[in-house]
Amino acid sequence: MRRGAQAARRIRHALSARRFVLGARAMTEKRDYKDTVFLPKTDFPMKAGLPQKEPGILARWQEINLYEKLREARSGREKFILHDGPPYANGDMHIGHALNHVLKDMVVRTQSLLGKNAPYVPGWDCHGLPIEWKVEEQYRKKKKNKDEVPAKEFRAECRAYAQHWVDTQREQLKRLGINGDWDNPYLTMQFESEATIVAELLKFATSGQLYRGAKPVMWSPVEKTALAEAEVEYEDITSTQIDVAFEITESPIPELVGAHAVIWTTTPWTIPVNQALAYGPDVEYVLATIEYDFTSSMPEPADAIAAELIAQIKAASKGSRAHAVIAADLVEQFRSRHAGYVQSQVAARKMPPGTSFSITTGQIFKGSDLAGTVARHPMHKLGGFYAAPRPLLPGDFVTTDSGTGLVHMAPDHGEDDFDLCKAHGIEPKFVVEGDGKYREDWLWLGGQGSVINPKFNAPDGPILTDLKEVGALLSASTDYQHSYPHSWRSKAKVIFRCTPQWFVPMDMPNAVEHIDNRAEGRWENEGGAQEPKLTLRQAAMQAIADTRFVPAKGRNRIGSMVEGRPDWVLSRQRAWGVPITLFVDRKTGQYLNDPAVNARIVESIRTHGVDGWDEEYAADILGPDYDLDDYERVTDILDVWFDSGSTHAFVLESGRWPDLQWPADLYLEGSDQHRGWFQSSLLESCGTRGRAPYKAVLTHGFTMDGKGEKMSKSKGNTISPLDTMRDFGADIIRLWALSVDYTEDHRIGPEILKGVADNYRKLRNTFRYLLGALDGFTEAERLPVAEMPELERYGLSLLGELDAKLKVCVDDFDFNTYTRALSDFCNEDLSAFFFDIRKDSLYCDAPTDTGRRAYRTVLDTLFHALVRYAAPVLVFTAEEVWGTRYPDGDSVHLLEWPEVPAADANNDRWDALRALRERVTEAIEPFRREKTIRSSLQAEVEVPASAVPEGFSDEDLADLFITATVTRGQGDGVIVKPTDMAKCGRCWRHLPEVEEDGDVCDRCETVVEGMEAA
RNA sequence: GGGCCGGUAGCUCAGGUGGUUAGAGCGCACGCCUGAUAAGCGUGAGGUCGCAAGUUCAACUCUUGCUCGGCCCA
Repeated sequence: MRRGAQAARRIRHALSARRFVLGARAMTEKRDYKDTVFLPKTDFPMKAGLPQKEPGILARWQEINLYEKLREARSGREKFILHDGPPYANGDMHIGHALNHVLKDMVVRTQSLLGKNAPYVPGWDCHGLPIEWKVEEQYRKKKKNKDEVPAKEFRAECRAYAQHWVDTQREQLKRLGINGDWDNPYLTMQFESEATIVAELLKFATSGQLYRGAKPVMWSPVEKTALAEAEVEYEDITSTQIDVAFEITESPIPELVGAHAVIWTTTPWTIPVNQALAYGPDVEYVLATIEYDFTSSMPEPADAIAAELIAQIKAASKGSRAHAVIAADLVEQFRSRHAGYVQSQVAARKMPPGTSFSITTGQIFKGSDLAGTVARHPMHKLGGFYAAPRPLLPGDFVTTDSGTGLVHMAPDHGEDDFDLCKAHGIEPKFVVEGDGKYREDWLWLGGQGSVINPKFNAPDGPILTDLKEVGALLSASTDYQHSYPHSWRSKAKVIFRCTPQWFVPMDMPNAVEHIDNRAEGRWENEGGAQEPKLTLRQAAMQAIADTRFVPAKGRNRIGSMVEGRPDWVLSRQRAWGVPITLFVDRKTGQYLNDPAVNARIVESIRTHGVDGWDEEYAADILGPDYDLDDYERVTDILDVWFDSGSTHAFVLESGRWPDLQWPADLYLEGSDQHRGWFQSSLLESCGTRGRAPYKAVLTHGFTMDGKGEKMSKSKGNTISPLDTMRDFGADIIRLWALSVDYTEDHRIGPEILKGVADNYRKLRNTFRYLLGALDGFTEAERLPVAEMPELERYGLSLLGELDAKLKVCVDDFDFNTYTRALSDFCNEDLSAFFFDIRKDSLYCDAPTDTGRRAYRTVLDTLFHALVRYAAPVLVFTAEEVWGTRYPDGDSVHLLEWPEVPAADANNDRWDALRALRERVTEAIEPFRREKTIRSSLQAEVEVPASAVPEGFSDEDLADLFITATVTRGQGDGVIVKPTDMAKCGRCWRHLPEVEEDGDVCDRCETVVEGMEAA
């Protein structure tokens, strides 16, 4: 494969006159041939200076309107729709946003590179509590009271606040190089969006998939409002703890009748709302006997009369025993609490001095044996609510960590309580009002409270006084320390309190028919076999089965969540959000379901935004057929998850972005969205359309610090993408995001970024070399593949392999393999092998030499392929590379996936050759160590003939190994010796025809002559 | 506390259904080159495969427990 002139070169020329002159000159001053060597030439700088350069490139994209240009270029093509999940419009972009958007951008750009029309419409989530908070915070600074601000005005300020962060984040994401429809994003607070969200809600209403129920929520009696989990902080407090006896009236275990179930609680105020007791089915319980002795400290009788008296007292106290049911493991704890209580009663002179008691344990039984047991409330004598039986119910949440192993249930005031009671048909009673007082009409303690007042719950407070009086109080002490939720704002204690809420039922068989995600049109094909209507849960589970999950474990995750989730609570008692636009009939409690009214509702929202549901419009919306006085206008707003769950409707389906279509090909978010957006979108869409709004779901893990730990401001281990862009450039963050395994949690830190930067430099230098080596390349120089030396064809074949690999990576969204394959190719196949070997040809062969032309043709092919492969990753650098070669050309990002010419090469043969090459470099190494050989060009090498793949000549091998000569021997080893041949002054090869005084070889002589003639 | 996920060289990652001395690239060290030069080439040193038991002739690969970390929930 070496040039045909090879052999001829080995024949020494007779000295030409010219050669004589050269030689003579060399005798005195060696000629420097550097200016006759074709070194790479380019303006493309080695140092990137990305932070300075990127903004300019960004400005150019804006100027040429790259996004629109790309839409035009791909119009009519097959579509790929990535639907953007809306980040919350609050705060600066953080590293999680950066990763997420880089992944999205990579997907969109690679799909576009494949020729598809892949639009990207970014969006923001704009309603909700955190924004309300911030606006309230601003109020507080200005000493303004939120309650005095008209709702409309308050919402306007929330809107302005959200818009500010939308604008901020938009600029930050643009800076990251994310290509999208930035001038026309979707916002959940756009009137169009709000109208569609309401329309979607009304679809649920129309199909009957809404009901009003109750649920315990965190409630602040001080602020008289429900709180979200995030508005609550936990603080250590000391509470009253009490043990209360509930007398058992019925039980399958006869011994238990008449005994007392003992419960323990730290919220005495919930006892008046008690409706049941809970036991742990697997907990071991014991029937204990508590026996009192009031006489132990009685004085010795002084006379017969005293003796008689004492005998009477003893007789009277004989029956002072009680039977109690307690978890076996907790008897001792109970004993000590009770002892403390008895002591305090004695001290208070409520019990005789010296009163003592003993507890003996009797029959042991399992919790599950308690099924069917019924107790009664200590205040049962009050009748009414208190006369009803209190069943013992099995609760998995019951533990023996503390208390008595029996838990009193107030469904109004605890989630476990609520769920367990609901499962047994026991409904909350709404006894505690918003201000923390019991209802006026309540039988026991009506109108009293507030329930969070420690005095109210104290041993001498009204509740415990009454319990004591009926003999139900077994202990009370004000010494229980625990952490308890407080309002973040008022710092006051909060309570769990049931309030009416709107729900979407998961298990009502009323959802629309399920549509298979994978095979649209299946219905027609299967001959009209109508499947039964499914529940929302069933439809969602089927949709999950129909969806592609990347990575596959996502299916499990969301599946188990949907399988077990409770009904969807839609309502929030808040101001900044989309209203639940229902009119409820005051008589029947049913919400109005009139298409004409619904249409007017949607229209009002479209015109006025969320203000369109305000009271002032109600009568007009309701219209002449109804009397507003007959209806309650619901004032709750929607869970923001319903907003984002509806984005598919107002973004993909609305027609506002003609390039989009429903359903999306892909949703791509962090793994926390299994509970969030993936699920809300799934439920919303299954409830209204019978299938998921996506065909595939891709999830990524979270970004940790360099040690694998969560980032937090307090730990000071956060990495800001804004800082990183400023210091390193957006391309570095992008390369980082696409180098890590996003399917798991992954890391970022100074060391990792340094590694990424190293990797970047290698890619950049590869492009720099290509640009330099291709200096002056024209179409005329191009050589057909068939005429190329085998090494060039092998190079193309390697490129073909890379190409195929990258395509698989794109299909699999496997970007870490993508960037690695790209880097490895540049390092191993190009820099250390192909480029190194062909350095001689590029530098020293004549420009017209076919071998050099072949090489440069391949370099050109490599350039066009690599710049495209790199473009979705290093969006700025690829543009810089492209612009350097084609200053007047269009953007690199308009290009499509490269055509890689088919090149046949027997790669097994080449693998063997490269293995032998490694053995050769290894064998030369000792000589380099002892400085006998410096450059490998000084080595004469003998290799085992058997190790040489067929078809390579000795000259080929010398070229490939970059040595002076290669010969074959019969031995097993590689033998190296320094060459005696002189070094060509131009190409530095050691060749037999070169004179000792350092003149040039025949090839170089011809080339130089050619140059000087020109 | 519960559900799910993960822990392979300094870094980023490979290691079908268990089978010889656990791999790659980068980084690092050393050397070469000084005509890709804050670049290029070569060689080399780095790992108790989170820990501990167990199953097996054999475990990074299977089981259990623990530990560390993460997400979601309580």
